[in-house]
Amino acid sequence: MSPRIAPPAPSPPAARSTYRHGDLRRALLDAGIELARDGGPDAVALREVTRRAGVVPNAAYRHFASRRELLLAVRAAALSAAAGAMEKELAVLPRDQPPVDFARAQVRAIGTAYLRFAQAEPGLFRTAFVVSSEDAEGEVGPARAGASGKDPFQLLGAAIDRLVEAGALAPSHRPNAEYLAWSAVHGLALLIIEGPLKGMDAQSSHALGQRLIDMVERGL
Amino acid sequence: MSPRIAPPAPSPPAARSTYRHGDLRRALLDAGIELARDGGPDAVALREVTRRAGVVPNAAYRHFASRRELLLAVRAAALSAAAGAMEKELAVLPRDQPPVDFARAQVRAIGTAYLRFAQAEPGLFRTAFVVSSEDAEGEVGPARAGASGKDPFQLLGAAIDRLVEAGALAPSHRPNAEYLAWSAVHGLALLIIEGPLKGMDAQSSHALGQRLIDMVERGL
DNA sequence: CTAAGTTTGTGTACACCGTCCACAAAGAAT
DNA sequence: ATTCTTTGTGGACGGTGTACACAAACTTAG
Repeated sequence: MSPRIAPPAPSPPAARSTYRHGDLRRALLDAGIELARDGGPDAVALREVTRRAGVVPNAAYRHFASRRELLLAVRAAALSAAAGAMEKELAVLPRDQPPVDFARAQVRAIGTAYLRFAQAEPGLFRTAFVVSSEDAEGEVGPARAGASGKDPFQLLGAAIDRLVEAGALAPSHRPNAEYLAWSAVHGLALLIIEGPLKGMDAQSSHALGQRLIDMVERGL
Repeated sequence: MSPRIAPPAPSPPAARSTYRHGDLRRALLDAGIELARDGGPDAVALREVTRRAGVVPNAAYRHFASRRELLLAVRAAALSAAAGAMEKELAVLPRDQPPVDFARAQVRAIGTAYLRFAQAEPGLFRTAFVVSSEDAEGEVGPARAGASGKDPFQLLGAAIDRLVEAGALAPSHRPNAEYLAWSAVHGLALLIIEGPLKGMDAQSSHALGQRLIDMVERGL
């Protein structure tokens, strides 16, 4: 198998003195997040995370039933990071504006944060949102949420709800609207981080992103 | 490694009598396409295709420099299949309508075909369009095109050009418009085949697809 | 405070994968 | 008929995930 990214991790993790590790699950998870950060989901190798934690491969099975479960945990962390980025972008929005404008600005902020996150952390982004294969899903717990307790998709849903409340979107158009919005923004994110738009500079991609969000706003 | 899909291929491929195979490259490619069809890009394993061709693993290296090259060839075939599906959908369009309507119908047909192809052949779809990792690209030759000589992305671009010619899209909105349209349709395709909309029945997903295309048409 | 029990890390082993190397069989060219 | 080139074979190496038996350390009962 050709190694995806990770060079063999030249840092011997300071062989621990105790037989027990202390918090191995956390250490494995952190290593997994690190691998996902620069290499995406495929780079999260069970053996590599144990190596980085200074432990024998099978030790991982005391904390994760399989590689898949480890990956789901890493994914939850990545989702949480994405949710945090969105919440941060929402928090800086000026609140002294008409409700319609405010609601629209919130939706825009979420889309913008999504695209920014994809570019700033492509590995985590892909881990969070490119479910890729198998059903994934897994636990719906708060592990994948941000400070508000909502995961990225719920944040988008709530923002679109506010769009309806503010009168900026007809209630008849509400059902499944979040899927339409998500489709557009997610597709562009992929185009930019691993598609034909890969090399695009941040400024152009931001402009294109705003155009895309315009399209969604007009067309929803 | 947990096998992705393929059970060990219970068909011994009728051990050939001749030392030479005849057309091994074709046989490997066909096996690769088959694997991609039910299992996506990750299921295209070099050893498995050689097994199916009744040949030793290393034989593949006489025809493909690496697994990656084999996968790119499979991908080209998948792109070609997608292009064919689009051309087929374009061919049945009624031509006795105003140019504006006709141009719009062409864009809609391409989007619809894209979504249909994703649902009908999710494995090939993912192989063709989920570049996933590494730069891919590879050769731009006619291997990935349909009968018209255009690959899926070129078909979309041409359709949007006709939109401008017919006056249905302001020339100032033309640049990069295909990326916006592609983003939306591609995002929805992913949502349907491997995202939260996975179980959705064909009727609902078609309706949602048409709504998405409405959105693009209005918002472009 | 010792003895039993449970948790957690270790060692060994297997099947899969991609890829490199040396070699042999068959066809093509001289 | 001899040489050259193409194409398939055999064996090996390092990578992966994972199953099983075992040992070390912490936890709890008596």
